[in-house]
Amino acid sequence: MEKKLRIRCWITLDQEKFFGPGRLQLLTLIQSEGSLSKAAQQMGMSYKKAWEMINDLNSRGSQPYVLLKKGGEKGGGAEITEHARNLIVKFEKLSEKLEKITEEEVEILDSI
Amino acid sequence: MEKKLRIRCWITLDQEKFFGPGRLQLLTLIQSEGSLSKAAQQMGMSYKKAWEMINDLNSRGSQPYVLLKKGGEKGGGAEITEHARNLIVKFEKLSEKLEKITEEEVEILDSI
DNA sequence: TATCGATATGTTTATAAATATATATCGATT
DNA sequence: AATCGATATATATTTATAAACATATCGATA
Repeated sequence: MEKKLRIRCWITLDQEKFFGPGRLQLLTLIQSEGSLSKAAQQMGMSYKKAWEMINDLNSRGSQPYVLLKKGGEKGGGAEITEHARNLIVKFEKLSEKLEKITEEEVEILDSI
Repeated sequence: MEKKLRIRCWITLDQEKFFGPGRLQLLTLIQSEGSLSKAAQQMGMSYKKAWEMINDLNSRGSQPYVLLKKGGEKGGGAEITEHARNLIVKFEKLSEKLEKITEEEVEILDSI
């Protein structure tokens, strides 16, 4: 039987989830792939779902996170903005901090 | 527009959620009410759902968390065990620690 | 032994979330 | 203007989750 302590963080806008580990990974994959569809399939997620995530980020956020291009020589493409890169760094730092705490606090599992 | 950073913790057993804020609150209410049905209605949750939570805790955990009595002078009742009280204390401490971090890290919201 | 309030559990209905299917759009390149 | 790969979006279908409803069980007490 595998016991685990899990600590997660995310950001809400008006009570609704806006940014968390899933979107972080999606942004990172868009950065390395240069394509939303490729990023989606790497995550085993439908293109539609990925597109809706990005659309939500871009439309509810104060600034765009991803620039989507349709048509052109390769049919289209996607790239993340400086604003997105900044958030990625901050969010990863926080995640690491929480990962440390998770390790420090494992003893709570003895109470299960 | 209300931005919020949220940090939450829970415990999984074999990848499945086993204990978190909801069950913590349920145990606490059982403690103060002495009744599962009253605890459930205080949380605005169906008795059935609450019973299933407690049944899950008792059957998947190493020791019982709640003792349920049926029949008797008041028709029945519920009380939590020492094991449960111990977990409540530990989990609340951890939650408070995470609450502090949430406050310390609010600046990440500026990156949204 | 009939009552009462609380536990115990099955069945059904409604709602929401995830997934799948289909099609339209775009624009540099050929 | 035809092609291609990727974005854009609607609609349908399935699956999962939750809520509602119904009923059975228990045992001290009267």
